Amino acid sequence: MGKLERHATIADVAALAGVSVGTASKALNGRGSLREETRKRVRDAARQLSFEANAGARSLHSGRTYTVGMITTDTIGRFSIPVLMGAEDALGAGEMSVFLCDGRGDPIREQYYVKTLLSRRVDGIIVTGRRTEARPPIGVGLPVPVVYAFIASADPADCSVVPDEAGGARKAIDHLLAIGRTRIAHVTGPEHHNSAQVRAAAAVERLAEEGLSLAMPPLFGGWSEMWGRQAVGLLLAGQAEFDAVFCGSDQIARGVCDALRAAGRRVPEDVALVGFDNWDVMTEGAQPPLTSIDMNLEGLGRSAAEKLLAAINGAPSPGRHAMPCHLVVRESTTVPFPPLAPAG
Amino acid sequence: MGKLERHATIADVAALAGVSVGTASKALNGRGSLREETRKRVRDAARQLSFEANAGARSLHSGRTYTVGMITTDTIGRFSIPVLMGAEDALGAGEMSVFLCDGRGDPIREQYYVKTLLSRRVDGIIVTGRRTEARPPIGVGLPVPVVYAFIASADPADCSVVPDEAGGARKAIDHLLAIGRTRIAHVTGPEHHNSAQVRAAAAVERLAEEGLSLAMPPLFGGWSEMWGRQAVGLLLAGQAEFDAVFCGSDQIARGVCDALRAAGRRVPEDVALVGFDNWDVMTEGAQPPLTSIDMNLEGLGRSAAEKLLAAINGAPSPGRHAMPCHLVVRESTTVPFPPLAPAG
DNA sequence: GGAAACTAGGAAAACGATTGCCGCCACGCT
DNA sequence: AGCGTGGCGGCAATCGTTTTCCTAGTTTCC
Repeated sequence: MGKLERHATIADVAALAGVSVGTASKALNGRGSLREETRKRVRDAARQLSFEANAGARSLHSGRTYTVGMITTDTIGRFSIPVLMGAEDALGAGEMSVFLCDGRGDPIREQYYVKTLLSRRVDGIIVTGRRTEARPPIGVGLPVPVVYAFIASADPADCSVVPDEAGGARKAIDHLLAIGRTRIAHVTGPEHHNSAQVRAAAAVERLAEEGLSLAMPPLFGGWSEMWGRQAVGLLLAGQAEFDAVFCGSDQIARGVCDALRAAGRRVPEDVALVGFDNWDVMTEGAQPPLTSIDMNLEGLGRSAAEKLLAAINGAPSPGRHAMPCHLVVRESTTVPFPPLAPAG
Repeated sequence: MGKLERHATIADVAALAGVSVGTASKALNGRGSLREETRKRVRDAARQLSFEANAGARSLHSGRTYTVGMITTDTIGRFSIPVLMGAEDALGAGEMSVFLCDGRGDPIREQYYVKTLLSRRVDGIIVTGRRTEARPPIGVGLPVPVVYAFIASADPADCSVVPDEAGGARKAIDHLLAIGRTRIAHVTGPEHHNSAQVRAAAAVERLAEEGLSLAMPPLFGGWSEMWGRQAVGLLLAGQAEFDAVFCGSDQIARGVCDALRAAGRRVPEDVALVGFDNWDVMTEGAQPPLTSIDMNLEGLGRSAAEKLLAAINGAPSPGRHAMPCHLVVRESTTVPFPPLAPAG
């Protein structure tokens, strides 16, 4: 086993075992009728040569490559990673390998990658990435199934797996109501961003169901800590009282948290705080740690991969599939020593 | 171009163009001697059928797959991503596709992936990921070149591309010295982590060159903000004065920053702060924004990919290659309105 | 006008693996 | 002794492309 040996072919194995290539193939794949002794001889030869069947040659027959492509539309980021990992996980279990393509939001690059993937005869394609809204389909009439994960395709007939952001926002409000907060403010990302819109609308709607409304209109800005800090200035300058802030992201929440503390408001005693994304770096780094909404991106990636596998096997699931988000409670909404309930 | 068409083969193209497959191949690849009119006819037929040559079949011939495998040893994380992107970038330019494999630090999974990649006849393999120290080689006598990126192989003969962390630490100290700080503390990650060791040792060494030493022995802990905050408690409790803290990571630096401010020390006036990693989320989120050491991971990934391409083309670069880090200056080491130098 | 020199394109052999079909051999049965 | 049968394995086609070799037809030049 020296350095840089040539790959052994099945012909080498057959020769070493003293059989024909056909027989060698059958022996290794458990096909045909062969004596156990023959099979063993072939297997030993294969091991001795560290033979690994050439997947390309094999797929020439089967028509399957056991390979899928994954295209990230924007640059690989904090949101794509978990999706990507979940998908890689689910596909790996199905013995499939993943081609990674970084589209960088450039349609030219993207089309180039689609071509490349098709020429490599991938069995399917997963498209992921973050965008302000649904994206145009990556192609029409493609010869392989496509699943959009995290980001949705603009064509409602395409299979898209997305988080139920509205549901997540409702859970955030539910939680704040459950701990007795009713004067809730909302600080979130840019107004033109679909996520900001959807989450804000869902929060307003959920409050309306209880006959309530936001303490003041939603504050749209950026997704950053900086904006969270600035927003606190606006909140405090306004005349409205508030006992909770629901934030569109954990970064915003952390900014809000820091600024509130700097302004002498205690979290969560005076103001409870809920973020969005459940990004550990932010939720754990904040003081106190932040309650947040988790979109379960890894599960989403896994689910997208499973749908893709199903589609490859002839059972597509067209349409948009919303996956539930869930609430993760931390100290930003739980008073350290809650007052005891009055004895019944 | 209906939904889910079959892939066209070169035989289809040849038939449509009224030539033999051999001729079609030549026409599409610019080989042989053909009339321009014939080439055009074939190209048109190919376009009409959206023909893309089957890469698997093609590589059967050429022996090359124009594909490389990328294995992350630990889970895909904040450090692997930029490396991965840089590599993907450099390889994409060379028309190569990337197989992504998430090893999760599990040697079994890793070996499984190596086998899979070899059976797919990748032209080379890049190994990346974070570890506390150098990792055992992924295999010996593999039939394809391997390059280790960010993490080094324990075998010094293997090609490893790593950041020059010691150099980075020296630059951090240089900078602090340049702004006149001499009583420097060092807060960093776990003592058993190679990066923590190397950076601390380099800092000590650089100070020694100026006849100085750390204000107190390095404080080893975790890589988290929490540890940064705790460490400030230790720093303040100690009897030693300090006017700067060099931190082993940006997260630690941020924790230190927050705790110092809470304790009434001004950054950078009373204490200057330098982090490590130049992770925008931390450096920009902190108040004030943090000066930090950038390991240029994307460049590192790119460089690793280039070395791999060279190795594939028969020009390997064995050994360990250290890539320079650089300093990024922000407000945590620059007084907003620096005193004017006395007029010459 | 005939041979040499091109030119354009076809036929077929690879590449590596799988698989259906077929042949050969050793039995067993009549 | 002859035939049928079943167990083992070999042969060859096949997948899609590339590439080498070769042939038929057209020039060119003497």
